[in-house]
Amino acid sequence: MNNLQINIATDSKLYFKDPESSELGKRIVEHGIEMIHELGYESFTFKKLGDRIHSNESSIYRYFESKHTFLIYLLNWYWSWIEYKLVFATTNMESAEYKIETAIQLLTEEVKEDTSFTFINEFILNKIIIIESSKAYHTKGVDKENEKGFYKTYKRVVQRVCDFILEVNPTFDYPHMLVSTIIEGAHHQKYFSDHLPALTDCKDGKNNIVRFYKQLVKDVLRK
Amino acid sequence: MNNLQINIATDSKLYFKDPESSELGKRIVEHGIEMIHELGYESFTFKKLGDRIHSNESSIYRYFESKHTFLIYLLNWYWSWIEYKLVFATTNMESAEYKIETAIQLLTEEVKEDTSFTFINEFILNKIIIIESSKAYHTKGVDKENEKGFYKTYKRVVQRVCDFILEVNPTFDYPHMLVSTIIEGAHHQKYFSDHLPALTDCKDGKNNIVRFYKQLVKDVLRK
DNA sequence: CAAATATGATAGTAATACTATTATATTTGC
DNA sequence: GCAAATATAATAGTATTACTATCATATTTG
Repeated sequence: MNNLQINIATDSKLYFKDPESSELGKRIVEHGIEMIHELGYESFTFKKLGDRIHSNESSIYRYFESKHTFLIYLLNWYWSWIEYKLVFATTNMESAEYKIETAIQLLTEEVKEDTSFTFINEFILNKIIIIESSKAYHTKGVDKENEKGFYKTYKRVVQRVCDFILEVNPTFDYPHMLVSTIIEGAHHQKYFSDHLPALTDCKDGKNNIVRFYKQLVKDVLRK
Repeated sequence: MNNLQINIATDSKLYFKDPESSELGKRIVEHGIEMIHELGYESFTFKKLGDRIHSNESSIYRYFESKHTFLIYLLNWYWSWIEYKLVFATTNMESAEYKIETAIQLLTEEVKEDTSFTFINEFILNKIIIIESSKAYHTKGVDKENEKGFYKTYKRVVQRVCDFILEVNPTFDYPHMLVSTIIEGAHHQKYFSDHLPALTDCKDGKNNIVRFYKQLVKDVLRK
């Protein structure tokens, strides 16, 4: 295990004031997650959030520059949390094959709430990631934001799983493609199974998603 | 070949007045595509488009209900065009394996302009699909829109490739997952190679994307 | 050539995504 | 315990957005 931040890392570039440093900040994050889930990113506003938490729009702007950076903050929190779970689940594990399987399981299964981080509901946050995260980077500002490190936690998770893959098959040419295809793919499949079922094969529940990607990895890495 | 519309099918639910029926309509679509590409979906407005084509915001609203349905119209045009190319490329082809390979090539390669449809620049339209299409269906209105058939051309393309897959391997359990994973995956990889290269493996150009997904399909379908 | 239809010009609306300013709490340091 | 610093709240204001509505003027068609 290397370079792991045990506390969920939040980059100070993503806020003016650390929301974890105050009660108000935590309420912003907690109820912000709820409201993005309820209303969708487009209809969510800091004004509505201010009303919900009996605070004020202007106070929220003192924590986050914009609704967009708030989303990026949530993405980074999410991926740091996944990284933490990934490292704990695979550490001390001998077999690289089994590390890969564990990683794919974690990245494709349905997320449950984790009571370790009280003010964040990971179950809902995961739904936001599935529905809204592509809106975070499909913007004209990606390149500048990428330079500032806005996507580094996601990249770090991908890299960790790549490392497992290269342990098993050091000559495999497309580890990053494989991992990002699986992560984004699993998000899409979960969304499709709820809203566009003709694009997926989930008759009963989402277990097929995990099965499909686990088998896919095995097939692709088989020599 | 069945159910193929040779003229690019546009569903009348997607507009008040068919943009292909008038000069103004065609200019709206032609320059609308250009401007979404230049400004990004968020910053694109019908007002700006009106100025660009020396017409009026209100005139554009007489063709399209909203910027959102305009996007959906473009998606459907795109997928109908891809369907047309797919059917032409695979018709009279004996081997199902080769039909699959042809399909994957078409769905993952870089798009070139097609001079058959003068007022639409497919090269630019493809870039819009890659960057903006997930914004079309990641909204609170998906379910209702799906009922109205807003996503049917996309689903039809997926189904056609599924049919090839089932020809080769009739017991394969996840054909839709495989196809939608590849389509969405290839879009992501193209975007990543331009903006978030750490998430992909494209050192020189995007040819690896085609290679990766072709190999993936072979590996997954191998018995 | 009149009637129908398409387009253009202008105005208006509620909401959005902020910024700025001022007032009022609350915390902290001495 | 109190002043100073800091955090939060309240209010107002701005340019823009995503439309709708109305009326005028072209253009097409029967």
